[in-house]
Amino acid sequence: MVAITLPDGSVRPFERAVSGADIAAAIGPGLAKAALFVRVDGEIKDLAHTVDADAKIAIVTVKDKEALTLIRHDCAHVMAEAVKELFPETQVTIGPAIENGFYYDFARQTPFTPDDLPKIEARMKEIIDRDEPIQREVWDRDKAVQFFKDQGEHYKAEIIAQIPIGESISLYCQGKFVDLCRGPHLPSTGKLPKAFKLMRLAGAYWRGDSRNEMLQRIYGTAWANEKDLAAHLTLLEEAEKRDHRRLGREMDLFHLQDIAAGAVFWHAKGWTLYRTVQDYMRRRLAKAGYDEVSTPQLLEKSLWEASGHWQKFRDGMFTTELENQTLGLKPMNCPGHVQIFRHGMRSYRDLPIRMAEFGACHRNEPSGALHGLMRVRAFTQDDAHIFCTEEQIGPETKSFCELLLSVYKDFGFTDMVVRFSDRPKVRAGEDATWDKAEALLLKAAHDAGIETVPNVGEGAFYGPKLEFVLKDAIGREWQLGTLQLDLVLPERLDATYVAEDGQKHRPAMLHRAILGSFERFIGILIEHHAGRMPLWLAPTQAVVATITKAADAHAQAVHAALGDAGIRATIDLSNETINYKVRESSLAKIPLILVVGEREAQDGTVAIRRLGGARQEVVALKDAVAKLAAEAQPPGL
RNA sequence: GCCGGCGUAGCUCAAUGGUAGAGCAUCCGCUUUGUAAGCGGCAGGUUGCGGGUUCAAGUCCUGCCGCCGGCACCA
Repeated sequence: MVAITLPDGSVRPFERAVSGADIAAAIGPGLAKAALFVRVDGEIKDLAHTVDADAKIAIVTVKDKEALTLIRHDCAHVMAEAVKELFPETQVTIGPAIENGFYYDFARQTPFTPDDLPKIEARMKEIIDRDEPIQREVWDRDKAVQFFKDQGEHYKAEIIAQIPIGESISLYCQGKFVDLCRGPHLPSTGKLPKAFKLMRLAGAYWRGDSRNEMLQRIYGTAWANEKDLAAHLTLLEEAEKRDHRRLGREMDLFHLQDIAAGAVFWHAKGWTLYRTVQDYMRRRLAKAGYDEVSTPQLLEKSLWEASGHWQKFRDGMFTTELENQTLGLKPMNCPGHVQIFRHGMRSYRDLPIRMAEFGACHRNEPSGALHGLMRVRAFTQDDAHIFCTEEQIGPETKSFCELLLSVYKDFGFTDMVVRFSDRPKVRAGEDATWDKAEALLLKAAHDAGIETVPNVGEGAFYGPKLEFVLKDAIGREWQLGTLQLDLVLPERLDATYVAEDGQKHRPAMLHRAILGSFERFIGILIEHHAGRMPLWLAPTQAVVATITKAADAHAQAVHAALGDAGIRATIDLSNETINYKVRESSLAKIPLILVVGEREAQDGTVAIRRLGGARQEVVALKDAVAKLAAEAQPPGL
């Protein structure tokens, strides 16, 4: 006798042990058909799983959120089956569900080509139509290893060999395809929705290690139904339209060129945007008690050796030789800042010292890592280092967090996740120091009203980190700001201050950035706003467009008045229709179009048309300028 | 760096191994226009760079460079 408790609280008795499928069938034929998995006391199992004791049961259908991940996993298996049918010489390895879909890594001599994807997709649909039962079997370890070896599946055999002794080895069979897998899986391939699409091919290292051989990965996206799939594909198109590389070209902001891979050519408009962001940051930092400094680009190797960068990041540094010396182009600003701190005696009365620099740094990023503005070799950080006493770590962290939140808000970002990265395996410093540092940082973040998610073992070797991850308008995540507590570098570079006791002490150092790099931040800004910048950031804030030549003089007066009020405006007196001019400036994503025709010239007014809006507002020139100048003011001024 | 794909006019894209084209933009005319493309015309190219195969290479082979998608990396 087995008592099954259903989600509504009702209890159904069964004579003997039952499977999830039996339970679904007992409830009703509709559910029996829709059933994909069964949840037994919170744990999701195959529908065929036998329940032989009293339990809380829920039948999982495609409507359940958890089902989607499992469906994606099944989709990976069906893909693997299709690949094995089409290309029998291929070895299978692993194929998990991931965000929005799945992938499967294959090993084979000849790589797949993009033409293979539609073929594989078609075969997958055949496999679904065949409705092959998917059956779980538990095998003896040695038998399983031998089986996969006999099949020529050496990767699978290797995976089994590494499963801890005592854990059961489960295999899933569908058609002729047998795969090692923990499961759970659908009862049959026919249950898999056909709402999937194979997206791309990629290389991927076996076990994620670049010393290993490279496998062929196929990525796919999979959803509960066609509608969700279509929505996802639309979202991808949307993301493509927002791509900062595309918008950067269309809006004439910047370009990248072979002759300087990984470095940005900022055009006038892009540089205006850059300077607007930088000027804003400069004001915010000054207000928050930071002192701006500037340190050299090229510094002797001995400094990088002392700081530890030479040992750890030498490959990532650009160097040059000069009269028997090796100089390194700075990859970071901190060692330079410590030199300023060390220059002369520091008293505890001077602390905290908040030293800021818009430091231009160079890092020799691997060629494959470069990506538009997001990953470059030459960039400028909104970097600062706070030298302080241990007691000041808490308050300094708190005020930094507050500054950061306020800055993000001004740029239109409100959705944020903060990761707390604690001690890594390889680290410097005593455990007691780490205990203290981690506790201080965590408490200070919480005092600033910030919730953190743990990011275990991901801290810097010298101290724990807060990482600020923003979500943009279409839900993508970007890591921007960081705060790192460092008790190591002051030691290595011998920074000291004289404390109340007259003795020399080591300051603590907080490495911190809000935007990260200007290049990357501007890339994110462009994508977040889809190029339609808030008025204060728009490189060109307004265009004055005439309808006829008769309005030229008035248009020039309007343009001049806007310029005097500090508004970045251009004027379009060209021999084109107003339709054309509106279209052009709209495509250029200029926030304001001031239309001037004979009527406006006569009345001394302007017609204000906002980007994307259909309505216009006719206002006296003087009022328009005052109103727009106020609107265009950067925040916090 | 590794795997795969790609590189043709400013942009988007054509061109069986056989004379490199189109649309948009630029420029020049005409049109003087009322809220997302008025009309016409001129011009625009060492097909990323270097080798090779061939009577003939944008196309095939090869070496670089760069870009794209991943992987690895990201102080």
